[in-house]
Amino acid sequence: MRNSSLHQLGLTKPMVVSTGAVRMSVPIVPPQTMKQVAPKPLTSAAQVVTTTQTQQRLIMPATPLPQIQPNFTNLPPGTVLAPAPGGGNVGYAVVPAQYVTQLQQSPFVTLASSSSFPASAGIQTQARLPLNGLSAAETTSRPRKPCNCTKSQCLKLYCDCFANGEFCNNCNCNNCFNNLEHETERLKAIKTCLDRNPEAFKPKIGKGKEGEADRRHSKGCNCKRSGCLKNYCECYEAKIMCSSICKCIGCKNFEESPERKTLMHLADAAEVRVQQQTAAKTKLSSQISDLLMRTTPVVSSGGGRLPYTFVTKEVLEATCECLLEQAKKAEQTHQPRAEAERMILEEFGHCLMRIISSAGKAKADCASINC
DNA sequence: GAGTTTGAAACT
DNA sequence: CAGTTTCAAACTC
Repeated sequence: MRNSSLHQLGLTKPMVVSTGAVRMSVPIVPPQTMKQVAPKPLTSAAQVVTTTQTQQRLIMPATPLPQIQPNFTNLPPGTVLAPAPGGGNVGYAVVPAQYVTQLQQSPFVTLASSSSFPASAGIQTQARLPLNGLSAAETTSRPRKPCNCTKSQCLKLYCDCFANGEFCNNCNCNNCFNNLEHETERLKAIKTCLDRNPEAFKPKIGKGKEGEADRRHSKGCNCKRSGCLKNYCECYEAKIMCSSICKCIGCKNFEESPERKTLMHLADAAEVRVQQQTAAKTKLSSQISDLLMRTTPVVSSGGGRLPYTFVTKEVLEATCECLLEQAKKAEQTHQPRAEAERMILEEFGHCLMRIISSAGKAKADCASINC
């Protein structure tokens, strides 16, 4: 649609930063956040390689390092030494591979032009923005539930984040030390755990040699009261059956268990219901989109309904841009999410009113000249 | 949402 | 290494 037509509808295309099909804004990271999510990059000789598992791992340069490196053994696979926060060549942070990936997938970035981090370092230089309220990490890899630790400072294996070799991020924990700001304490805690159990950070569920059938808990469970049919049981939670190494009492989590089969059937039925609901929503959404995208007039004359010709692709685009502009405004003024949603919905209402009003006028004009 | 149950982790 | 305590998640009401 021409701009004049847009003005006729009262829809002025706002200025929206656009990069191809995806519009994005880039949050500026406050210094304290920067400190946590973006460690000083490795030297220029450092490389970032992408493995077949889509995980990026940092490979330290082969050149001699100026510092004495800590000598920890039995660190999780893929552990690397990254420069410690605080600047300068003062030490290293031991970063299991999972932490490295998490650092790289942080939803916040700094603009390369304003950052002291060279883009070649491969860390925190790509814009990763929240999608539908989820961070990039949450949308591109397995979602992890936020922890709620209150007493462990997230530095014991009670904390799922720590146990999984991840920093706490968007968690509900109190007095959390599982971040780069408390690198010293975290390092000490990792060492303590590894002293106690050298395999503390290795996955508990071993990958079987011949597919899922051989997956089993590395230590086995010790359940006594749950029958191994509740999520208290680590085997059941991992959707695997208990094995001979388990020390559970009254186990019902085995192949032929009728209780287990009943639970499986119930779970399957629930899953089917969810899928059906999702399909119904998708279908409805598709029908709405189809309706809005129709370009042929429904009524040519005399009808009571408004012509769909006003809801053209261009009008839709302009409407979307108005909504995006409102979202941007809300973000820039640091509005809470609820207020942002209200602003966007209000703008949507205004857009609809303008479209309806213009369509009504056009219809009246059309009738007056018998078109 | 508060209280209870559970079993892994931590401690003795 | 066994028994006890602590802890956070799962679960129930």
